[in-house]
Amino acid sequence: MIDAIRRAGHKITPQRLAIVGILAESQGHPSVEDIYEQVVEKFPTISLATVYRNIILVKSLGQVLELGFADGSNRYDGHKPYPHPHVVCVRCRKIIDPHLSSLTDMTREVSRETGFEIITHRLDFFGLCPECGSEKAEDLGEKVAGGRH
Amino acid sequence: MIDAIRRAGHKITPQRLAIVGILAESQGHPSVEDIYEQVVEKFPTISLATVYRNIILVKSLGQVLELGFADGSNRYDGHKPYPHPHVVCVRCRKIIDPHLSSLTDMTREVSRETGFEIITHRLDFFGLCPECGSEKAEDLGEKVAGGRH
DNA sequence: CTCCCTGCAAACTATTTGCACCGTC
DNA sequence: GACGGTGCAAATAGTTTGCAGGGAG
Repeated sequence: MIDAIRRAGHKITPQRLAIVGILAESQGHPSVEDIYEQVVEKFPTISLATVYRNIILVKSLGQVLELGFADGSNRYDGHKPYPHPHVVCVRCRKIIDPHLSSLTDMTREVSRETGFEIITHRLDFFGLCPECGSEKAEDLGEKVAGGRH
Repeated sequence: MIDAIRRAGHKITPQRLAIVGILAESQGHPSVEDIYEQVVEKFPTISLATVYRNIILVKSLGQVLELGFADGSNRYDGHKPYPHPHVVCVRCRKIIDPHLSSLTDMTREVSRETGFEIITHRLDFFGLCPECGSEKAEDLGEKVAGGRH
């Protein structure tokens, strides 16, 4: 990832290094805030703008997958920066990657039926993870799958 | 849809009637702006706030499906207000509903593997529709599948 | 030594909210 | 007539941008 940045002619600053490091290594699909909070530990004066700018950079290099959700929250995956399904806990916001077959078949089916040239896709499942599922549930329904902001 | 609103104890105003009418009848997955522009024709003094408030209302009654996208845009479907796949043209933003089987199988598979209790899902394909695909393509890649704003 | 990058603050955009008046029931 | 709904304007939240100084190459 660092190489990709260097190859694209961008400088390697300590802040940038820290930010892309978190993106590249984390398994947990961090949010902008998550990243910011971790980086502030090392660089107390860093600004959110710098985090945003660097995310935009690696995103433009195809080194990270951005997952925008209906409620406006964004999560990032630098570990598998290509489209793949996600399973999201609507209670604790945990995100994991399920192993799924038959998605390419589905893409072909869609392409045949609609005449679209499919470029990418997005598949998310929303529900309760085992930990949250055993607790009592209330405010779940609403803002789950759909409209951002 | 009007009945659902009345049953929930809300009044039927002319503005409300116009807004939900557009949501219920349109096949085209309109945006807030689309709805506003149509309603302004009849009610020149209507405000965006009223459109938002009424969308929130019908959404809370489960009468409309909200599709939030990575770039922050929202689209609404009052025709099929339950989760279903969409195919989105990244050029002209047209949205259509493909007919797809095997999604329920997939949900079961995810549930079994992850231990999640799946509540809902979201499946979108992004690409070029037949009309846009025949033109030349440039600024497509970036903000396609992912992070809303 | 030259730019790119950073930090700060202000700008932006989409949505939400407070408030006074209005219209449905 | 009461109370929910509307229109307006201001508030909000998340992200982006302009600018001046600082550091990587």
